[in-house]
Amino acid sequence: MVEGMSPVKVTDELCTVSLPAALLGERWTLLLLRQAFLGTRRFEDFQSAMDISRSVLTERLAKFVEEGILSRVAYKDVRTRYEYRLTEKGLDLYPVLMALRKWGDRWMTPEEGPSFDLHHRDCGGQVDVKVECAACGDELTARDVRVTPLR
Amino acid sequence: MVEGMSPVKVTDELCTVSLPAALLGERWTLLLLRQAFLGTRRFEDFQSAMDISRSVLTERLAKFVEEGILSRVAYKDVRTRYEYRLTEKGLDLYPVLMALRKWGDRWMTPEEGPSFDLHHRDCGGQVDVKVECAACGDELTARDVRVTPLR
DNA sequence: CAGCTAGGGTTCGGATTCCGAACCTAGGGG
DNA sequence: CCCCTAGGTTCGGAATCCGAACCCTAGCTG
Repeated sequence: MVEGMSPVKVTDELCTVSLPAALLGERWTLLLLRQAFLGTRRFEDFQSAMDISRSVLTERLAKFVEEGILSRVAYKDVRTRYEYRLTEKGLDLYPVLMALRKWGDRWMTPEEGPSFDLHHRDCGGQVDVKVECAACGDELTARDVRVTPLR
Repeated sequence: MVEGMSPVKVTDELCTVSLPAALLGERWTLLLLRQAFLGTRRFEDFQSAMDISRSVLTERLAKFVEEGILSRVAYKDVRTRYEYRLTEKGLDLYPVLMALRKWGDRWMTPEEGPSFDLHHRDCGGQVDVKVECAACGDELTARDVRVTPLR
């Protein structure tokens, strides 16, 4: 991808990059997701943490539920309440957030450094994201990858 | 992150996830990026490939240039033209796109399969994205990671 | 050298979407 | 009974987005 490449023509609607990109590349969805990964589960908590309007929050949560990224489950507190929990499909978006973070760490760090630390629960090591070749294991950049249209 | 976690309170504006998330989580930006990685460089080509309105495309390209993700360079065709090229900062977003694609392949594949193939230029192997521990090398999921607020 | 063309934009009115604030509702507490 | 709380819904105004039309510059055409 990229170097010395004539623009590849691809059927947009069927592309597995653009489908998720269209879903996540919408105001609030990535931030909502981040918040969910930070452990937020209740409507009010999302609202106060993100400073989003209630009506839009309702919409975004509903779409995530519809997409199967969050599930809305009732539970008993002092009375029946609802919480939004990441499904397996939702949890599987973790690498996307980690890739964003890695980029943010390198290119958008505020002077004081990142505001939280992520580390391996078992050994305490830092979290890292890598693009690599499934066959030879080499780490890859955009320049090492070739695109072949299939249809 | 996630399992058995009480919601972590984090200074939003300084978070290295939410900063890029706010930038990329805006209509068209992720799709524009994908298009750039597919080799598109010229205004007209972006416009026809993405079906975005010209005024919004102008805005998005300008913001990417301002952010240093694309650079606008003049070149001579039959006469002076401009093209938008990914900078190093832009190229470094590759893992984000690859993470999206991996997720899309698993959870949003159209019946006919993905519309293009990505493979290592040298050995032909498939491209993969992994979240791993920088210390012990284990592959990590959201459940293996602990969050610690720093400020 | 008048006119045409192509790339890369800008401008504009109407349609969407977003926002903040107010309102609704069901169950529990005083 | 009346109020409180979590989780929404409704509403009018403000900000964005859209498509279509227009503009500007350089080179080619005759």
